[in-house]
Amino acid sequence: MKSPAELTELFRAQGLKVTPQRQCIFRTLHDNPEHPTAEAVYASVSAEMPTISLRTVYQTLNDLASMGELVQLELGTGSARFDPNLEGHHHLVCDRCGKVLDVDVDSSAVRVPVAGRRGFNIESTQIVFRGVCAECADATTDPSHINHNTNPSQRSTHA
Amino acid sequence: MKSPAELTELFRAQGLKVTPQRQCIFRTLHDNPEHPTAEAVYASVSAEMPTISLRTVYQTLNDLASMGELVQLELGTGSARFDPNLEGHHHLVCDRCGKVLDVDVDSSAVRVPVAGRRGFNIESTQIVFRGVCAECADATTDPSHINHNTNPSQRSTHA
DNA sequence: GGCTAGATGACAATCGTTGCAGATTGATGG
DNA sequence: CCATCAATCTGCAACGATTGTCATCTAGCC
Repeated sequence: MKSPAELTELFRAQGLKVTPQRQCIFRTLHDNPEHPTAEAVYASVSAEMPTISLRTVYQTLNDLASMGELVQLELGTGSARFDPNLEGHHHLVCDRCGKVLDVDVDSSAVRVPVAGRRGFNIESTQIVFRGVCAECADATTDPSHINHNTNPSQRSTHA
Repeated sequence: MKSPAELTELFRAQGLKVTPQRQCIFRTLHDNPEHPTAEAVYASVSAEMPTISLRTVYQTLNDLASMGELVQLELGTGSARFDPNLEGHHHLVCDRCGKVLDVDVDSSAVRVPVAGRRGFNIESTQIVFRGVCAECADATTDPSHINHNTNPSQRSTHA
């Protein structure tokens, strides 16, 4: 993801204003590029700006996403995650704790034969590997660490 | 997916009861194995059993999913979809109308090198191809058909 | 036919997210 | 530096999807 300074320029170039709230969000995303949820970003930013509203965080994240500076991921973990990593990559998702890790995989290996596309114009390919992360596997007998991770509320949904 | 008769046996074997409502849902799923949402199943079933509640549909779909007779998909299209197709396959998702199509792709081609797994135990691999379906592409100048498809409410989320 | 665990249906509640409205403020030109 | 105005902020209400609750009902078994 671009630096806070670059994002500032980009926003101005689009006629969008750069408020302290937004700068704080830019910095937060730049410092922990870990697939945060909107709620997680809100928590980080709140530490610095206690009066910021969750609404503003959503607004800014959506702005960034629609400018393509962020990718919104819906991984069936209950809430959307925002990925500042724009390089082609894919994800490992823990079905127990909801943790998401980036993984490099050559997705060019998967191709849909034209016959199978039925007119579809494919624009992107996303691969999700699901399973159990190391911590959750270790904790099979001691599940105390669960929910200390990135995402507590976890549906058993597969996306 | 298994036949209604087989599902009936399975449910009984698990100590679950087979009510007319459930049989109706079994039949519905068997007849239109098209990634329906819970709402869509509810609509179909309601035609035959006007008094059934949406709660019952969710309950039964969840039961089926946890028995592995159905796969719950979260594709960022607003609501969960239930896939009766248990064969290894992947999906094409239209970013405009939310339509979901099955596609055969050999996912064995994508492998995460052990070094990249960081202890993750990968249990399944899901590939989502996003783009624009034939109908939506045709309708670029005449978007009137949009929302006549499987999923009207569509977030621009990518999963 | 009667029993009982399990299911149903009506309704409220939850969660993540967005719409709204009025007060506030960044960016621009003087 | 100041005025102007559109864009933004916050707090709250509303929304859609899904699940909890609970009193009533019923499938499966004797």
